[in-house]
Amino acid sequence: MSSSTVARAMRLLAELGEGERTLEQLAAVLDVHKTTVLRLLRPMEDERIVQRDAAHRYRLGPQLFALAGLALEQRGIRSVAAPHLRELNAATGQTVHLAAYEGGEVVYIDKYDSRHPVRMYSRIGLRAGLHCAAVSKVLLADLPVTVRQQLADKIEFTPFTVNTLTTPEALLAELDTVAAQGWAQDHAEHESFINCVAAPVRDVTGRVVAAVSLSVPDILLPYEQVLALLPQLRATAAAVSADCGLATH
Amino acid sequence: MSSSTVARAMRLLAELGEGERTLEQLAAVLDVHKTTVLRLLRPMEDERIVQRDAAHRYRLGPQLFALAGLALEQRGIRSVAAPHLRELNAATGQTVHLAAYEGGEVVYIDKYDSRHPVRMYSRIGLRAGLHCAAVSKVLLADLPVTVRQQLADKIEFTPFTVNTLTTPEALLAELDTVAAQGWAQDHAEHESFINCVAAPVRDVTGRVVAAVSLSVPDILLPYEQVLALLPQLRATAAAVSADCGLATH
DNA sequence: ACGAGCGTTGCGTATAACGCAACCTGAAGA
DNA sequence: TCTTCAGGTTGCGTTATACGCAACGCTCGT
Repeated sequence: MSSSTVARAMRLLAELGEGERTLEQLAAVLDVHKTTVLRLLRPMEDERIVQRDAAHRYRLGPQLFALAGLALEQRGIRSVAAPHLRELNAATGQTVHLAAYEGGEVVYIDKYDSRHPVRMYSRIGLRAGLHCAAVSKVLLADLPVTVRQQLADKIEFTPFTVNTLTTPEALLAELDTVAAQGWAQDHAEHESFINCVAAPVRDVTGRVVAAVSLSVPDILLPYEQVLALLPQLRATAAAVSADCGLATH
Repeated sequence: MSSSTVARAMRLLAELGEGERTLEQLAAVLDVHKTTVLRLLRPMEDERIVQRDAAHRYRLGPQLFALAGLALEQRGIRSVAAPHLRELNAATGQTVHLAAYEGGEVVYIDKYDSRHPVRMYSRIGLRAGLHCAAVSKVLLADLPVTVRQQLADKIEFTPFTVNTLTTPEALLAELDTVAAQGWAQDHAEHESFINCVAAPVRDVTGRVVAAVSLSVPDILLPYEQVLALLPQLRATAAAVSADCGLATH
């Protein structure tokens, strides 16, 4: 048993998500009398969940923004992403990272370990190398160009491997590529035997709020096959973005 | 007459906005039987407006983010203004707000945080104080005089600081000034340590459809230097207005 | 000024939301 | 392992209340 009245109210919200509607349009969608719709809408209007303009057309209201903001604060990107990361981890069997840019650094927020017994020393809360980690490239690529340049000048370009980018120019060029293609790689730039790919998570405003990555030792999969995981990775990142409120249609 | 069932459902959403709740907690808040709460929540859970974890604790769900995102998209001014607001935020480093007048209230539609680590508690979807916020003054100043007067009588003139306007007469006089000069200020009228300036965004018909504001803690910039940001602010508002004219025709 | 279209209100009826109490489930303790 | 207890879940009778209908009102457009 569940409340059909509330179910109708939810259907109204979904319908209003498509665009502004008049009372009678909504009544037609629910296949009920317009009186009914009016009385369903009234409490929602009181709470500013829906609004009506001068022409009595209904639309979604500002209280929805407020609620969504509260919900995100409560849960954080981490818990929103968690089920999707778990799924990606299960599907690929590889190490999955979630990272965010916070005050000049890139921090790992969450991690799901590979099923294979290959140790990785990353840990939640640790900082990722700004010039080598795939997640860093994704996150930096969304920053304004001026900020990128300032950051690039401050970075210490520790040459972890022969592939590590060692100059601000090389990094900035790479970031342009990443911004254009919508994903990033780390081709043995931090560890000579590990390749990574990363994709951005965006919120409603379109801003990149986090990055998801797959890290794979080349004894498990050669570089080319890591790139073959890109579709799955990007699908995961898109799913997390969707749960953050990014419209998918 | 309106549906008390839906009203209860809305109260549930508001309560869940405060944090995770158990079934019985919610029942206590609504002062109804827990069975009732269960049946109210079920349709919302079906639509993923609320979610429950393994321990049967309810929280706001991802569909809420999706709806909020759709609602923001429906507000066309937001996406038109976004690039300009981002630019103003980057150029000044200060907190930028976009607000609109909707049905008797002023609502924040968008926000770009200051780079400086000074917390502001405003949030997208919240209402701005009609008698103190700079954006409110800009938006109210464009209303017909009769509407202004009706509104001024309804406002509760909460005296947030010593500078807060406390009478309808003072507000109406201020609105005349704002209408004449084309911008508004909030000189520590809401928070004793924050000054704001706001400028109007107009559509082709010349009507004010939104307001852009800068909010600056006086530890960062004293009042006089906030006023010095006015040209940049007005340029941004003018650019958004121009895009509104192009976009709508 | 008039009519059409849409939103709003009052009211009677039938639905379905409500509270109650019994039942289930899962966790903690002895 | 069995017991207990604290939640959540289900079935059912009652009555509140959500619903549809029809009449009314408001605002445009002609």
